[in-house]
Amino acid sequence: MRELLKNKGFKLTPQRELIFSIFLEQRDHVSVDELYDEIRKLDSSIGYSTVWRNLKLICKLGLAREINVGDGITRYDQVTHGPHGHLFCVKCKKLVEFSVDKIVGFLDQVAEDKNFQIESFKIEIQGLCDDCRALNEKTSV
Amino acid sequence: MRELLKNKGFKLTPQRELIFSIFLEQRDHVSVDELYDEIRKLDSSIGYSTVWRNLKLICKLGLAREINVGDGITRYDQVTHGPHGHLFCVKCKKLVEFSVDKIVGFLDQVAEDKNFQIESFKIEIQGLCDDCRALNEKTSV
DNA sequence: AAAGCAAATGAAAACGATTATCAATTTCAA
DNA sequence: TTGAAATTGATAATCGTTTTCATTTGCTTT
Ligand SMILES: [Mn+2]
Ligand SMILES: [Mn+2]
Ligand SMILES: [Zn+2]
Ligand SMILES: [Zn+2]
Repeated sequence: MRELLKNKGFKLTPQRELIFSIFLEQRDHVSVDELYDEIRKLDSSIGYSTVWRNLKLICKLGLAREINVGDGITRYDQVTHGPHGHLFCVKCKKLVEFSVDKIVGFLDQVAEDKNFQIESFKIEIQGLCDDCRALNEKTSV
Repeated sequence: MRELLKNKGFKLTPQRELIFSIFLEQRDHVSVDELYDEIRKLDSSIGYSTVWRNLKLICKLGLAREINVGDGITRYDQVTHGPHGHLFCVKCKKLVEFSVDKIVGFLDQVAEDKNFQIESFKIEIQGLCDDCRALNEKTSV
């Protein structure tokens, strides 16, 4: 990771190192605010802009992608594994991943038919997760 | 359409009639601003809030859905035909639709496996459209 | 080791789309 | 025709994102 930064000509600062490492060890899809809070626990002098800028950098380096589920909050999705879809719970905002291997072929074909050059996919299923669904049923009876 | 509004207890105003009819005759996915501009050509006294509120109402009535491709602008997608995907050109912001009939079965299955209650799908291919692609190739040579 | 320069930081302000507020107007049922 | 409730239009508030700028820092070159 230090290598990656040096190679591309970016400087290695303590803030950057901390932000990168904490982001990369997150399991879920964090927002700037969420990561900022995590970071502040370890170094309360780091500014919001710095966290924001480094998340952008992380994306530029191809280590993460922005995802936008329509609730106005940008989340950051680590690209550890290949392309995948998201189940997004509109109630608790939880994001669960699923494999899209079975449909990328279809999507490639669609793009090819329209002579469209693919940059990325966004496959989402919006609705209610297991937990929220159970809660809903209890309340509505 | 008058029926639909009356049935649900909404009042019929000249502004509302105009906004609904102009929106419904749009072919592409308009933003509030875009529809506002169209409307103003016909009645320059209509306020932005009114256009915005009526677009929300149109969605509430199930005639359209909000779509959010990540560029910070909410667009409104008529639900004339069933669920469909979008090819989104990151350069010219054009949205082209495509059928997703062949993959809804798969997505239903994914949701079922996770005990997830589907509200809607969002299937997007981001990249460069035919036109912008051609332009790009010209410039880069 | 010191200097010089470009990059990075942090605080604050700017931005921009969306949403809320409120007085005035209008619809519609009684 | 009358009155309650909804709608409108102007304006302000909101809120996440992005920019600005003075200061500090990392890193390369002497
Ligand atoms: Mn993910
Ligand atoms: Mn569409
Ligand atoms: Zn949930
Ligand atoms: Zn294009």
